Amino acid sequence: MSDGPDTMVRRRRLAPEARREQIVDAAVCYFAEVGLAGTTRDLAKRAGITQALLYQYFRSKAELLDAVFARVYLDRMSPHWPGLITDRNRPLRERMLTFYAEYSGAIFSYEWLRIFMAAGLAGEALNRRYLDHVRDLLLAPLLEEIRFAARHNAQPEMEDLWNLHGGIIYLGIRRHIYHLPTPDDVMPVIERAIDRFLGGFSIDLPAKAAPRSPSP
Amino acid sequence: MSDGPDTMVRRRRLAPEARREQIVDAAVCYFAEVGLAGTTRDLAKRAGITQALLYQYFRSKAELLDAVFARVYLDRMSPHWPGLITDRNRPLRERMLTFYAEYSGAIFSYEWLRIFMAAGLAGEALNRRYLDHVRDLLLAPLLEEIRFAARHNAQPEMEDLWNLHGGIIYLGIRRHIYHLPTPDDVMPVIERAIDRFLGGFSIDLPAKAAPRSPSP
DNA sequence: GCCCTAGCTGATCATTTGACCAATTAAACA
DNA sequence: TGTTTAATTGGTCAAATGATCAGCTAGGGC
Repeated sequence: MSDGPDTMVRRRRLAPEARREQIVDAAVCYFAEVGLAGTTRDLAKRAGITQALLYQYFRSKAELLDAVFARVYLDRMSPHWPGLITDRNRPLRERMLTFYAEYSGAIFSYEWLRIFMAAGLAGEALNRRYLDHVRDLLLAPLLEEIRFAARHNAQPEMEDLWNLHGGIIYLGIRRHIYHLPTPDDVMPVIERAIDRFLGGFSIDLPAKAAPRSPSP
Repeated sequence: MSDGPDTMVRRRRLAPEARREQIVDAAVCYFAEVGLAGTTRDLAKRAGITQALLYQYFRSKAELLDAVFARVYLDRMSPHWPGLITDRNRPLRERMLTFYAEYSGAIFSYEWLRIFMAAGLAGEALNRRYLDHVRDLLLAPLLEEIRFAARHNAQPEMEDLWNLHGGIIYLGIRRHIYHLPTPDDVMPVIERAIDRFLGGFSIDLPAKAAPRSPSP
């Protein structure tokens, strides 16, 4: 910031921190596109540096990939989601809509979904840890909230919530893994899915979403 | 048939057809496990043959992978599904349950899901073609059926059906890609998902689908 | 303007990997 | 049983790839 922008562009030598950041940025983009089997040479070429320089900052390709995973997952899990989900001052439906709007906004990115899927195929432990977090910190509390709202009716199970979750995630998979056309705005689809879900457990919806038969 | 089983095991030289089959079988298993970047040498070792022999049957690794794709996709798409889906002599719910029981039974396999996902990440054209078939031959007719059944109520869109489909597929993804625990029998989960879906469009369900009583 | 630290590069090594071929040998056939 | 055919193999090549290191040089400090 103190340097002029041209200075930033022209200088070939960067401070270690900045260079490392730049490498990880390029690596995230590169490995998301070509897969985790991409080569260090191609990555270096794309980053505009020599392949040898990568090994100045990372001891091995595996360590570089660890940095990529960390970067991709970092800050994708907002710490305020658990609080949002359990805030009974707001209607449950509104909480779920807000949560999935933010959640899909956070992870429906080309880089995140592709690297996450590639890591899953590669058997990376990070995947399971991440999904354990999703289950324990997000879906489990959400299940409690839904059960409370439906306390006089049928009770959902965790598998039902995974089903809702998966249907939403599949939108991102279709878009970024399979490269299929998807709606620009995913929220209407998500909103209808949430309404069907809540309706399935006889949880009252706002007047606008009432194509269902009136219940006594 | 005419040869005893021990003869089959002992003989080192196989007829080209049998050898080719055996190679493709081993390749499906191998690439599903280690990813499409697996090496021909490791594959040969696992198949109990020399690496050179692979090139007697396939001109290149890419051609071998094509055979793997063909094998994996072959006969996974039952030709009777479109007829099943549009058979209005049977209740819609029953058709959907039957279809998804057979469909999940066909594709919820370690090999199929992992190779399909790896092919998607690799940008293989086969993926999009397969999913185009799913959309055109299965989901589009199914959408018509649901719209007909809900003709006096709110009408689903194709995206809603993709949502249902994705929620179901996600079960297989959790199991085989992420290696997370999932129910042994997926049908109860699928059945509830279908019931929520149909209920969301005010399509009558059988009496048995009445809400269960709260925690027994 | 000069120095000297350290960010960076070119060259190189050891393996790995896809692909090929001449030589070998199992097995069908007479 | 002997002959023939082709399925199979060991050996090898060229290119690709992860990793290393001595040396060059940009650029901040004096």
